[in-house]
Amino acid sequence: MEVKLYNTLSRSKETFAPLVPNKAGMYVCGPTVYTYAHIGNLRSYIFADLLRRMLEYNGYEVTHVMNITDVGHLVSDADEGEDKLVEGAKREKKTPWEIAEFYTQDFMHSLEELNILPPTIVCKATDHIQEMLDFVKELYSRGFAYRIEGDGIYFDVSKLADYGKLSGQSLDELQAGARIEINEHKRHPADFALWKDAPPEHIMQWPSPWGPGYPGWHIECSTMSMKYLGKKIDIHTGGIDHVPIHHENEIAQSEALTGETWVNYWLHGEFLQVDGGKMSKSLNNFFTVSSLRERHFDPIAFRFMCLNAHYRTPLNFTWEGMSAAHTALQRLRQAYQQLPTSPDQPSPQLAAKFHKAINDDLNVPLALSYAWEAARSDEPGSKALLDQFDQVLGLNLNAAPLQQELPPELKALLEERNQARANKNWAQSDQLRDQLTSKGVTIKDSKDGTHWEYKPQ
RNA sequence: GGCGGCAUAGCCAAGCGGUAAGGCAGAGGACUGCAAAUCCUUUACCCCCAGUUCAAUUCUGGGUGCCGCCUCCA
Repeated sequence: MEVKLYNTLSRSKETFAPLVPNKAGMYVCGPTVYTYAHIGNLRSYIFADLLRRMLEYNGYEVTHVMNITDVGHLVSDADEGEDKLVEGAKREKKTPWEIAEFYTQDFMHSLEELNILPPTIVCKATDHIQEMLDFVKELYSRGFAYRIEGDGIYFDVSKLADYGKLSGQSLDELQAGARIEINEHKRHPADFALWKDAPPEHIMQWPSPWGPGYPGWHIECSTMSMKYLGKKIDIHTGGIDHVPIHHENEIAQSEALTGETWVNYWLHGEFLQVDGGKMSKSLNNFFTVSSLRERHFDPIAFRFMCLNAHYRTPLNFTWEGMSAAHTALQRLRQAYQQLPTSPDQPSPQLAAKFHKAINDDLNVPLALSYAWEAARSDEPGSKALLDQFDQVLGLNLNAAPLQQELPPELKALLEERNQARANKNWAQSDQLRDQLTSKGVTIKDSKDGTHWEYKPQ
């Protein structure tokens, strides 16, 4: 079945045609590891994970490459200012290397908690300095870049006729809309740094033909993508915010180097909003996987929430919505787990609908509705069908529900209530149940005894 | 100022020319000592105005509102 993907480059859905039959290479723009990854960042990686799983569901052998940016992100505009890693290091009184390592681990752990499959290759910018330098030297020697003394090597965007093709902005428009010029030495405001000179006190620096320095932000993606996936790649993903600057610049330098189209399909995920606006530390709405855990949510419930919306529409995060997702996930899992295991073949009709939905530019919300249909179906092969669906959804449908220990005092209350019930003292038993409910314990009496669910407030 | 996105039931959200998937919440019923859980049933004329069409939530034009990017950001 054909796979359709919305390509930012053409602003339309296109049928996916891989460079090599049955194989797909995808490069996922990874995080800059100077602070904790928040759930907005994570939405993007859930999207990339769904893409990868969908391709594998279609039988493609996927090479999934993700970078870790552990150097080179600059703080202020015009490629001036301090490296974010350096800034983080100063803040926490650690070396940039320690900062990067710490947050990389945290990030990888978050991916795991969200059931995001580990990329085939995870590559760090600092491990590819030589390759980046080679890349820059090549562009420089061929006249696509120029040096600003005492500053660095800049890419000359005017050397490319189609700069701006991804975001739909021409150089003229960029020029017209440019804010006050900071760096007067640049030939065009859109010119960007490939390599920066490092002042002596700069901790992360490497020798280069132009003296000690460090790489610009965009160069790592082009370099590592070409190293691991070749000069042309199938798919490149990232957040919608990367379209205008980062990806535009990646295209510029890459296509300048190879002289041909670099990426066939550009896919971008929309933002996660919080209470209708942007997530930021100052608004105190900066949430991480740990924040979810603190509120006793299964991180997969956040994944569920993301699956419920298409990756190209903004999704509004609220705790109310999180709660709804949590409830829905528990119910779906329970329904799945209560289905009988059967040797029968799954319903081909439903399987086909599901397949069609995910292949249609990842219409996962629709696919999810078919999962509900299967979960509530009497068809004999429904459980097997859901197993199949879960390869893409990644909701761990067979996960055991979180059984938490009941604190001793609540356990005692529960015992007391069971006594009261045995004595048919309904008034007392109901009163005890109210107490337990108010403490977050949900009581379920059944023929084979009393069950409970505990969710601390 | 430039570029882009979004507007569908109380909430989240698919669909995108032929009269609206799914989830959460709510209502009714079954079950229960009563509940909870579960199961069944049930809840929308799709921001406004104009146009195209036999037919528009779905296309075109114009509004209004919200969000994002143009400085690092998923």
